[in-house]
Amino acid sequence: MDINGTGERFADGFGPAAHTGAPRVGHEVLAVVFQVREGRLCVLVWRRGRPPCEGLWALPGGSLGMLEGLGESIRRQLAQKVDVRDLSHLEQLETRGDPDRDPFARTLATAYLGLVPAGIDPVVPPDTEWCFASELLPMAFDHTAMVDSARRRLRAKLSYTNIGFALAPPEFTMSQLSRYYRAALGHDVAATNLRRVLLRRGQIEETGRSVPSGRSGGRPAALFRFRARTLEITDAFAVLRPPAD
Amino acid sequence: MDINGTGERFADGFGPAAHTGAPRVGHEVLAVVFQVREGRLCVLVWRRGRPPCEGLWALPGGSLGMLEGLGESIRRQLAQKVDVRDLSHLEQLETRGDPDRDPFARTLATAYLGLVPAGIDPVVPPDTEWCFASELLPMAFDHTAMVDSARRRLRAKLSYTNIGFALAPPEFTMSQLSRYYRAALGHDVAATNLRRVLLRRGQIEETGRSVPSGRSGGRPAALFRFRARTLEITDAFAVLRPPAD
DNA sequence: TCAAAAGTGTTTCCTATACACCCATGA
DNA sequence: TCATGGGTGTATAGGAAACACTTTTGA
Repeated sequence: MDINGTGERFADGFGPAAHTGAPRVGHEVLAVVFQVREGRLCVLVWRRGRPPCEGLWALPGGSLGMLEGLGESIRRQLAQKVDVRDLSHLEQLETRGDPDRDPFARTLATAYLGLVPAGIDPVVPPDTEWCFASELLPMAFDHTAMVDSARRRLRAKLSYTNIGFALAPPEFTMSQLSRYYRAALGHDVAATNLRRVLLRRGQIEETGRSVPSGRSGGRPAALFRFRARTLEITDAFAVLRPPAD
Repeated sequence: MDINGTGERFADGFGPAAHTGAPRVGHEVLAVVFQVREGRLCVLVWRRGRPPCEGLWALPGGSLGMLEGLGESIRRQLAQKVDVRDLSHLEQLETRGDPDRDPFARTLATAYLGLVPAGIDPVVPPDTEWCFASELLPMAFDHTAMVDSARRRLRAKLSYTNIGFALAPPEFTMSQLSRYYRAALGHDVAATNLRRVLLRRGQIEETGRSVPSGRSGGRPAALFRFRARTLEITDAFAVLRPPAD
């Protein structure tokens, strides 16, 4: 049990590693940034210009600074490096630390899920692009796994939280909203049912205004907005919920 | 956008930090290990014997080794330090990296959720204890937040995965199982409905055997087992599910 | 024969989906 | 007035919770 023979079972880890001269590893923070563009879910990626993994797509991000927190770091790097400042949502996904995830050096990476609302168009650098999530080419390091995690997370949260607020612009019609949902979920979403589900759950409300119909006619569409623009769990317990009384 | 003036927007982070002399921080791996004991949800904690946070409870774990992965590391440390080798489930929870989470040095910590099935009793060291999760005293660093995350994660997954397999022994009666669920969820769970939900979802099956009734009589209880002992999502889409056809 | 514990049948409720139908508009 | 897209009404289905009732045992 005391394999170090120090007489102190926690000597190598408690408190912080620094107290005991434990090895230190590089730490980077990355983001899977999604936006619905042209009716499809897109990921923000950039093309690596140097080894390792030269020429492959990679997630934006970089080294954690000594004085910043993880979330703070990824916000800074997205703003500075790819000029993305309009994140409607940001949450931590996972940390990967396989010893050989980077062939050159031991590095840990914490991945975040970031969302940009539809309709805005951040000016990104020339080596950076919005890639259709469904047509993503092989990526550098373990970045493909991170994108997969992010897609699963987004998909799951669309069904039990109000996370749609982060995909949609401030105001939208139900048919627009259903297209954002379809892009993120990967299957058709009927606007008529989406409306009832989100209204029942109190996620959205009518603004009172409406959008004139286009040149092909049709009834004007009512404008809606999300009631909250921070993440809320709106459908907590599908099952095994606490007793009614 | 290029605040470093290097002409390379990703210079400080791509590839790994090591390439560019980026700062390195200590990294530790911790675990929130739950087990149902005496019908209540318990957390494995140890009492710190030295500063910082001397005398407070802390989560088991320690520094990440240079050659090991994160999950590998926490498994090793739980086995070596607190002699816990019978984890029925282990999953990553979150990574915390507030610059001042540890007053002595910059340290990141990745927390895991670990589960030990009811009925076994690992021999833990004298400074280590199973603490009722509902009566947890203030903990060192940000460990209280980690325990809270773990409880929320377990609670949520009980409702849409088969994670009960990790709380229960290999075979159990329905009333036993309902007690494990009650301990983890914090409210009553009727054995009769739990049975139907888990059978319908194909999570559990009858072994064919039963347990003789006690001295106070009663009908013998059938023994069940989980059909899988790895995590499966059994109730994916409560809503917005793909069209039927 | 009674108490205790397990298990079944049945009712009720809630929510989501599907789909037919009605409404408002432009050409 | 017709095509078009938005919105409502209604039927259906499924799952879960609640609870009364039945079964199987020990004393």
